[in-house]
This record gives sequence, C-alpha cells and structure tokens, in this order.
Amino acid sequence: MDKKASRRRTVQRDLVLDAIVLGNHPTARTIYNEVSKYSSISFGTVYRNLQILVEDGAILQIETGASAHYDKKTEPHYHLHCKKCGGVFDIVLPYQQEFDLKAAELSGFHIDSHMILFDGLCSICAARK
Amino acid sequence: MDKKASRRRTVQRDLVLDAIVLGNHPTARTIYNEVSKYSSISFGTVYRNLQILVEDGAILQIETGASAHYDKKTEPHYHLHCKKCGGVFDIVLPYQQEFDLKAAELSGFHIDSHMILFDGLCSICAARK
DNA sequence: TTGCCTGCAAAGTATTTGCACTCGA
DNA sequence: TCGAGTGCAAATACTTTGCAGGCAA
Repeated sequence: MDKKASRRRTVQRDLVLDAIVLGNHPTARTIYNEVSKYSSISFGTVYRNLQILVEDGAILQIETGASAHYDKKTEPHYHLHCKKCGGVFDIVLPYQQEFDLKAAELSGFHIDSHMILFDGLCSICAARK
Repeated sequence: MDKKASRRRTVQRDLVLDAIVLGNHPTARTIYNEVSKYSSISFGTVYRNLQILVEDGAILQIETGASAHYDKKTEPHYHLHCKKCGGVFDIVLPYQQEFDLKAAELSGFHIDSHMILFDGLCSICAARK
C-alpha cells in the first residue's frame, strides 16, 4: 500500500508541487505552463506526478466538470467552483466529520471522507455581474 | 433564461430521461447503450439532450473524475462515489441549506448551492473487500 | 412551414501509456 | 548499478460541433 518508500525525489515533482502550492487550485495545463517557465517538463510527467502526489496524499484532486483542479492538502476544507470564470476557491468551513458517520450509518456504505463543492460566483465575478 | 418554451418533445429525449430514471446514476455511455437497445440514437444526441436536461433542471450532473454521471432531480440529496466499482449511489442526508448561507457569509462569494460527494465503498464492494 | 432536433462523422480537449533513455539513491 | 522517472509521441477517452436532412408543433 505504501509506495512512498520507493519514490525518488526529482526536480520535476518538486516543481509540480511548487506550482500547486503557489498557484490557485491550478489545472494540469496551468501547472504545465507554470513549470515550463522555469524548467522543461512534458505533459506526461505532469500527469504522472499529479497521480503520484494524489496517491501519496500530498495533494487533493477537485473535479469540476471541465479539467481537474489540484490543491495542496492541509487542513480539510471545502471549495467553490465559480460558474463564471471557472476558478476554484477555498471555503473555510470546518470539516463535518459527523457527516461521514451519519452517512455510513444511513447507507451501510464504507465511507472514507467527503468533499463539498459549492456552486456560485467568486467575489470578483459577483462584483462584475 | 427559460428556453423550455421553445423545446420540442422528442422520442430520443424521452428515452434519455427514462434511462436516467430507471438506471443507477448512469454515464453518457451507459445511457447510450441502454437507449440503443430500444431505439437508434447517436452519441451526439445523447450529449445534446443531457445538456438540455441539465439546463432545464430536470437532471443533475455528478462529476467524479472519470466520465460524468447523471441523476434525476428530485429531493436534494448527496452521493457516494465507490472507489472500487466506480458507481455512484444516493446518500439521503437532508440538504444543508445553512451551509450555503454560512459559506457565503464567510467567503463573500455568491453561492447558489452545493454538492457533497462521499468517497468510499458501496455496500457490495465493502462486502467483497 | 419553421426552426428545433437528429444522425453521422470530424474535431477538440483531457488524460494515459509505450518505449528508450536518464538520473537519483 | 538499477529501477524509478522523464520526454516524446501515439493512443484513449470523453465530449462538442458542423452540416444536411427530418420531424414536431
């Protein structure tokens, strides 16, 4: 299960992670563009590293309908997907642990966690409306 | 905004909706396969009708990372995405209206609604574990 | 009749993968 | 050294779209 032990540290992986930490919930394409400014990298490598980082629990993948967005994993929190600009933003509501328990109880499923995605407009787009 | 008035009722659209109502959160491909059993339909038509039905608020689109799943819209409820079989299942927790208010208050964003996607195993996959 | 809808196929995007080479430990 | 990681390009999905008819209202 834990494949971290056999992971080798590479410049590309560090740069991908940096792009996620510094950026605002970037997509694979955005990460590729960002990393490309400082170093040469290929799309395949970006995707492969994203997969590894998600697997290792270092980052979170947020599905919005178009391409996936990525977020550095820190405190559990939620997200807003702006239907105007397509951006993803943090929503700092505390993680509702009891949902997992209640949902498991109600459904009989085995529940690990949950994600909440809010739909609406970010402050910039809301102001421009 | 309301384009429903100019919508024409077609066999294909009815069949797509039927496949969603009868199926379990099917994907576009599953809907296509299902409808194909009874009638001839093309992928383009499936996707076009899914788009229309989402737009009209008749169905809900659930993004899980792979292809989108669709659900007949009834009472607001949440979903579980089984990480083993990839299926999507209903979670009948009541809609947390206050989240939208609280999130809007905290963030300054304009929030319409939210979706919760639980991660885990459905009862069948949990039993097989 | 009118213009929304369909089929078909081509095009667009997003993501994955095979292979030979490279490089970190 | 040696196997994980990389670049590159081809291959897969998945979804959208243009166009020429077809059909509901």
